[in-house]
Amino acid sequence: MKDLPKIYNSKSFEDKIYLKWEESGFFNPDNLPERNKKSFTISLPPPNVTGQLHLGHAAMLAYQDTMTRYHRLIGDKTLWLPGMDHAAIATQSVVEKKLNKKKKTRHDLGREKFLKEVNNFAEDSKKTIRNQIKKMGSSLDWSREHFTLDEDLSIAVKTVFKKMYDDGLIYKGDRVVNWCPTCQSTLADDEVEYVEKKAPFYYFKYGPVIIGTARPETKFSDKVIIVHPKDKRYKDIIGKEFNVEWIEGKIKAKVIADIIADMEIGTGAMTITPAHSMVDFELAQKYDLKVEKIIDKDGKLTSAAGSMAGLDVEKARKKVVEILDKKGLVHEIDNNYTHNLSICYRCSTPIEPLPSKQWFVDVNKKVPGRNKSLKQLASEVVESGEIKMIPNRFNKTYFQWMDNLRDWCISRQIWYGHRIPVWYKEPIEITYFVHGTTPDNEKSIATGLNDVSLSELGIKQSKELKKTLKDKKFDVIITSDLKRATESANYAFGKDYITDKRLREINYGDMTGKSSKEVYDLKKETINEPYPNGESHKNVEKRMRDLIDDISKKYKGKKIAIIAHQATQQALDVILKGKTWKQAFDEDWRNTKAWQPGWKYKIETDDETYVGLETPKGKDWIQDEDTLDTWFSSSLWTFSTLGWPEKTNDLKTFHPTQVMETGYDILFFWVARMIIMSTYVLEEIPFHNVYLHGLIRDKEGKKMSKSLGNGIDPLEMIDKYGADALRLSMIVGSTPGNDLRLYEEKIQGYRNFINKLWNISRYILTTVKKVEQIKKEDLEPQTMADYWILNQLNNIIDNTTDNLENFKFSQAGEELYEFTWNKLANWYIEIAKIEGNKDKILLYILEKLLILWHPMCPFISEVIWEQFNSKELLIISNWPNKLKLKEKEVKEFDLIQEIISAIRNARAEHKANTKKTYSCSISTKNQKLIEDNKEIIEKLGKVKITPKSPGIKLNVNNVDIILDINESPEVKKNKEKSIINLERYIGIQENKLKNKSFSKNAPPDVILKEEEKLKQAKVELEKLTS
RNA sequence: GGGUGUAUAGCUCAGUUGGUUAGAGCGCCACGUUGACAUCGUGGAGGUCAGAGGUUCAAAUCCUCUUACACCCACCA
Repeated sequence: MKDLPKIYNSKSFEDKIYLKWEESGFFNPDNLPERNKKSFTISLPPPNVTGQLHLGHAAMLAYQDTMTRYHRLIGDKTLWLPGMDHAAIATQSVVEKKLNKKKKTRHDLGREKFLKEVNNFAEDSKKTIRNQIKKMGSSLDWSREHFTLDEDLSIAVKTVFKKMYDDGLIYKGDRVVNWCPTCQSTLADDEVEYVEKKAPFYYFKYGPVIIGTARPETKFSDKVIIVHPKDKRYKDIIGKEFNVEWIEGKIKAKVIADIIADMEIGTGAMTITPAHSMVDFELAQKYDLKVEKIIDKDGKLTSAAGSMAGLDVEKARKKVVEILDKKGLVHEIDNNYTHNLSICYRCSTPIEPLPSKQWFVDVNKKVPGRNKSLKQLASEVVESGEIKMIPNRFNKTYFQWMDNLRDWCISRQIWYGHRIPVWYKEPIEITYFVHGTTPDNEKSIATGLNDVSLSELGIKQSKELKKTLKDKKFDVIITSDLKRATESANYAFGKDYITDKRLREINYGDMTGKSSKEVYDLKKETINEPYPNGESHKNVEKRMRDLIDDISKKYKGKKIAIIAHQATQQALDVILKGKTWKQAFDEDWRNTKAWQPGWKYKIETDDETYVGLETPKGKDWIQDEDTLDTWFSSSLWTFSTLGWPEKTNDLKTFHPTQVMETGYDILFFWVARMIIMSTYVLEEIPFHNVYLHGLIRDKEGKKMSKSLGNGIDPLEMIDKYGADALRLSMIVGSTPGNDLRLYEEKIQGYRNFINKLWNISRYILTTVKKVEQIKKEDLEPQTMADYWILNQLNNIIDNTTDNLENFKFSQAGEELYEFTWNKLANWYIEIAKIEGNKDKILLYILEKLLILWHPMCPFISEVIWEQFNSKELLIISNWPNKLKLKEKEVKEFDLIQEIISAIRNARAEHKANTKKTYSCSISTKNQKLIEDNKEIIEKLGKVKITPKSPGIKLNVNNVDIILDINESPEVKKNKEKSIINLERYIGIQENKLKNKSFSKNAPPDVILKEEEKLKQAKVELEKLTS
């Protein structure tokens, strides 16, 4: 006799049991007893290290653990591999938010310190999550745990990047990104929020058409009109060029026909602004148009905006409209237009779409040697059925997405993540000095090519320059070959300089020697046209470009000093800083009265890049500042965690994995990318099956979230009801791909079941003479009920196996639940109390039942299992097999149950006294059957069987029952109702069977079945009416 | 605009390839229960399977359309 508490207290067992499992080492497949050669692997979708476990995680853990435990029980070499994801953007922004509270930004800390901070946070978060995962009972092999930012995964990431780069599948290109001028950072699409805002919508006259826009300030360099090729209104102007009066005077505009133009919207004609709209950018690439930035990173207008350069967006908009209005080009202003404004999720600043350099994975280019693109490779494996999606309908979604897939932008302007393994030669730094003062300068005469020496003042200035430059070192010093430059260089830097003719001052031609004022007045006119018999500023720009080209080839990563003249310095402003000549004149250093600021210029040397695993040798290399998209590293998850690129045993044994179980919401983000990467890198699929679960919602069907306050905390639920109950509440009643509503009462319900299971076990274990494991040879079933229940056990073994093999977890749970509570507890145990002497069968069933339940309810099953004092743990016991039984006895017992139910039913309906035992007669062809089960019927039906009894007549399956109770008037009504129903049904059946096309077309077994149904109904009707 | 799903009892959901007089759990109602379990037992009521058409001998199930809701993608000059 055992002594067990009445109520199962999950809290007092779960942690201990988990520890026992962990200590056994059986979560690690290397320690499992060898039974099958077959392996079974699931890679845990790594939770983000941003914080806490939520119900979605809990559900995913429940499904995966169910599969894992089942496969361990059937003897597979089973691995469930845990890990976590660094979730770059999400994690970084959590830490940044914390910093913001202290009024700091990441830039205040610097890259290194900030990363330290993030890493600390991630480590803490990992610990929390790990514990939470364990609370769910997850049988994960912790010895193989990985983090997407681990050193070995980093090697995998870099190796793949290099492979793709070498295969020409990764390239650097321009793309319009979401830029927040306040945060000074790009935003991912999901970081952009939308607000509806009323803003004026303008219609302008633009040459032959009228265009609409909400953003006039971006329209400076629009030179292309797009209309729909089928638009009759514009048929005549397609392909033509027009001189259009526009913001800064006349420009030439070309008309192009493209179906992208929507005839319905506005006037059906539009101009395009390549640099500030994603769509326009693509159009620009299609038609090879110039991409000119109008707005800079600070949200101000660039030099391309001419006179409005430097203004911020809002002001510029007003001004542009003003100008156009003055020119009579405003057609209409719609002040009631609601604009869908995109803003930054952090600071709510309107987002500026800006072009910038990003890294891309080319999904359409053929992979060398395979003659197929990444896209094609990834589509094929699903098309062929090599990868199976559950539910199947996601195939469609997958193909649709794949077909429309564009190149994958993999670079992110954040710090936390895998740094892009690309190195550039350091940029060339130019510090520019103008030569010291000459006598000409003092007289304010234009010197030009006249080769004059420095004045006293000039010499002094140069010597002073030397002092201020004491600490600075330059690799190369280049000067103009005119004396005033070389002399300055000599004083300031010594003799080690190179001269270059291209650095000479502009040739003023006939204006040489004239007063500076006269020359100044001519300046703007000499941008494109030369001074009389002299040179144009464009020409200076040309020779300077030439020089810069040479420098950038020769002096990569060097620091260079240039000593030359005024016009050449302005040319550098134009070439390297993107100024217009006009701006360069306006911002002349002479106007500021500053002497020798030492202008700084940078020449980027992108063309020389190195891609590899480590920093290349040599001093001048610097690594790309950007990091990789999180999904780049997680797309390698199934194999990078198994040791790839090494050809490890693990990789051979456990890859491809069997199942990828995850939410349908990340089918694209993650699942699709894993397929792309695995088929490309390993030339094999990452997994055979994709099981997609739905989202967990609250009772009203709303998404659970902290802000709504409708979230259920899984830990709290485990604390209150136990992990097993929580698991069941998410397994039963959920189907793949469909959302699941969860609420506390539901979990409570399954807690009740767990307690029921506990009490079934308690009853069996405390009433049997000896608790032991029973071999099937020793079973000795005797009565009909014994055969029946063992047969039911056979069925449930079959069905559970089938259900789990086919991912029908809900079904498995439901059927087992029914077997346990109804068949076993409510019928068989009650019968066992009557018939007695069933120790062996009860113990046998209990043992098998625990194994069957174990995948879904690991804790309680293991706790009860301990009572058997078995040498081995339940987690590695053997999945049960069916028994061989005599079929004959089994079916007849159903009839006994029906008789009992009919009696119970009649008692309840007629409101008979439940305490009283009534007399009852039962007559059937097989009277022996009744005799054999007399006691069961009497006790469970609370009747006394006599040969002849008065009372009401009942009938089940040709068995006549007369029960000695008084008929209640309500039942008469029910009876009438039943008669009407039956008559109607009989009518339907008869018509069906008479119908010739039915007998012609329906399969014979169906016809037989229908005939049988009709017969039954007729018999029943007869009993009711007699 | 393109796509995908969902709609079945008061609630939450099952319902394989068409062959049901349409199921479960919870809730509700009635009756009961001093020993495995009140976290229990027995029984019951409750449904035009969203609507309309069609295919078929036969439709909750297949097709078309409509309605409502949810989600994904694209776009918003």
